[in-house]
Amino acid sequence: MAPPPSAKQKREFEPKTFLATIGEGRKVLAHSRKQTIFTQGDAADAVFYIQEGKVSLTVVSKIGKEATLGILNKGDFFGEGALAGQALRMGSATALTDCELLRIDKKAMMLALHREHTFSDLFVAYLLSRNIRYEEDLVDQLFNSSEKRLARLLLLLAHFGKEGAPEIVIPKISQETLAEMIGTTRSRVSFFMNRFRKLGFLDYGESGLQVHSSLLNVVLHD
Amino acid sequence: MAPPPSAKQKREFEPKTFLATIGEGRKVLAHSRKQTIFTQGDAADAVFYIQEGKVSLTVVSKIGKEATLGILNKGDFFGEGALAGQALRMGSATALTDCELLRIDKKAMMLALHREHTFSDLFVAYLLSRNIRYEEDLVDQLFNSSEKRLARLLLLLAHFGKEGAPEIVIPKISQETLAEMIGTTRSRVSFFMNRFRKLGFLDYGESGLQVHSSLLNVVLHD
DNA sequence: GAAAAACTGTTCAATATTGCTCAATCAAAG
DNA sequence: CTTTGATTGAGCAATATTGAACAGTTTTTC
Repeated sequence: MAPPPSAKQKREFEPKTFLATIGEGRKVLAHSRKQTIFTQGDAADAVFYIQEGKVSLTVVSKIGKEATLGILNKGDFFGEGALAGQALRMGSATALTDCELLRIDKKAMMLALHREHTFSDLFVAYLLSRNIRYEEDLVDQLFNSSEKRLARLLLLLAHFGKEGAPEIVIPKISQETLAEMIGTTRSRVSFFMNRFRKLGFLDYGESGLQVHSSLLNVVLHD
Repeated sequence: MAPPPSAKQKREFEPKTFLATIGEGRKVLAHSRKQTIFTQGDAADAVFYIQEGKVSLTVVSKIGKEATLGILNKGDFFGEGALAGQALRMGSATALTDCELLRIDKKAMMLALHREHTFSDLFVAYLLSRNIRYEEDLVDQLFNSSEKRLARLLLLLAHFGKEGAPEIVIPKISQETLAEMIGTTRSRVSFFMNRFRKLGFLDYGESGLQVHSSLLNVVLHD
């Protein structure tokens, strides 16, 4: 699932500052919806930064099952495995919307991290928030039933907590993808979604999925 | 589950170098087995570094279920959430063996990270490896059945891949804990363990659990 | 070394989940 | 506007998992 860095951290990731920080070795890329950025197994020699748009990270297992690890937004990095010495991409990255990415060569990134304090601080903050997010996801998996996981995911996708009013969930997201993100089957997702709908936690408005705050009860209860 | 940084990274985390890097604000602590280092809900104002011993990180859910997020070893950090602005501990840390920890005040850590290149590089490397580990754990949860997750966990605990010969798994680890780490019930663990044993993937030697490389088949096979 | 506490192997019935299949919609592309 | 492919709601049988119990062991603790 996508780690949305806290509002505070996000504000500090000013693309301008960021761009200034990196010297050469960077390149701005435009990707259109559905385009693949890298594929599991590719050589990993760069890190990416999302200036605009959404990107999804997926992995496919030996038996062909697919899992979605997260949906990343503006201000997120991805592909950092490369920095840790992973020679190959462990998953695939796909543009979920048209987007504008910054591609930073591994070498340039390492240099920048070593040289520029502020940039390094920024990156450490990002890694920490990412860590927290993964930890939460793991806890979610260890504790909760697939029904609760779905509820939590929907709330996260709806950027819950930002505004008071019910928000629109990402306009297009298939039940299949939702299932991949929480580690269950599509039929289960369909089943729960309808249950949520009948209970009034959810609406299938034409503009997309509307998540009501009452869905929180599913996550919080017990 | 515990992220064992790659051998390479671990070598670079020389406690000596490390200690020199941090100025004031650090303290060496001795904890004896079973002692609790911090508890879920405590104020989070420091980061810890394990100089010697093993530490387990756990979380308890609202309904009292317990999950074990990982078992950390010499050279690992924990409690880094504090650096990302978490005011409270999201989980508890307990000494699994007698251990020697370094407690670093949040402020001192931030300063050191900002000032000392090499230390910052080290920490970034650590965070990256930790990230990779969490990602793998998440993938494991999303893809695999509890049986495979158990097999993987046992192999990880046995430090598989380091030596050729079958290794001894951590001498004392209860099925209860194993269950908490993979998100299933103790009876399930007991059931699988015996199955593994009958199939010859495992031995209950007196010195502890012996994991055979053949256990890999469980993880790898389809 | 006795008593208490923790751990294990096994049950078993009640649920939950998977893996299909099929028909009905919906959406995009000609 | 019609065809094609993707998506969804349902249902169902085969498994898998939970949760709780119990007796037998081992380990701690005093």
